[in-house]
Amino acid sequence: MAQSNPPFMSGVPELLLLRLLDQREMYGYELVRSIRNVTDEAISLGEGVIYPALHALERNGALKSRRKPVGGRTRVYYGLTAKGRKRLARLSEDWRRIQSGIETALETPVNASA
Amino acid sequence: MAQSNPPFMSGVPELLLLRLLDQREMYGYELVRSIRNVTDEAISLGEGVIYPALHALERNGALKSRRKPVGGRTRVYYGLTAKGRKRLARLSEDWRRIQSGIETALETPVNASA
DNA sequence: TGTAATACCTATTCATTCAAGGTATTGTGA
DNA sequence: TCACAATACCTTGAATGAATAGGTATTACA
Repeated sequence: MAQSNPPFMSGVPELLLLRLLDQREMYGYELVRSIRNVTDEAISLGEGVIYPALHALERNGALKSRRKPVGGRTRVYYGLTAKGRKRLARLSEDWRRIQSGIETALETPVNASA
Repeated sequence: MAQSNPPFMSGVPELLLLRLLDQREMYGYELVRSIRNVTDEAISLGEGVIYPALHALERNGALKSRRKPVGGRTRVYYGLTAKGRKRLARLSEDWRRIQSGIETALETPVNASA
């Protein structure tokens, strides 16, 4: 069963990819492992999520890729474009808005009457 | 255009509804306004999101409803069931996990080398 | 020699958010 | 009293995009 639209995950792969690639060039397989690390194991995204996401981001101009042979194997490295940086800024802002909205809601005192 | 899967919104309507209804019974139209308030205007959900979400939650046993005539008009009030409370606990936990994962990722120092 | 790890990829599923509509009643103010 | 806003419920249709489950090929290693 393809558990789609899993709670709270929409937009997350894109945000994390852009964020990581804003720091340095990386390749897909590396990003998969990296996401587990930088989120302290809280978020784990499979290759079936990462590769399509990378392709979509490149297609719409947020990323540029270059193939780089490393030890007989070929890696595809991705880096941010100016558009990608803008997109990252926008997404970060969106995230913070939602995040603080939910935090406010969850922190509302539970029934002072009880 | 049905701007679907907007960044970071998956699961959010469900979480907010359960959270609000955990405090007191409310009806749909009231919840729409309430969500804007408790999220400090950060999140606004239309009736086209709220009503289907309420129906789905009731269908799967997280909510129970009762019709209550108020001034000639009929309101449908919703309240949490035990299952709904369990669901809320689970969703809150999920949220906190994702939230802290992303926070960790976003806070990672930007390229100490630069 | 065979299995794990690396490294890339695609097809399909499907849940759900959203915009845009619709109905009917009550309140209001001109 | 006429019209319009607000209240209160609802459904349809479209689009998205994350996840699962596959697949290929190479290198490392035991």
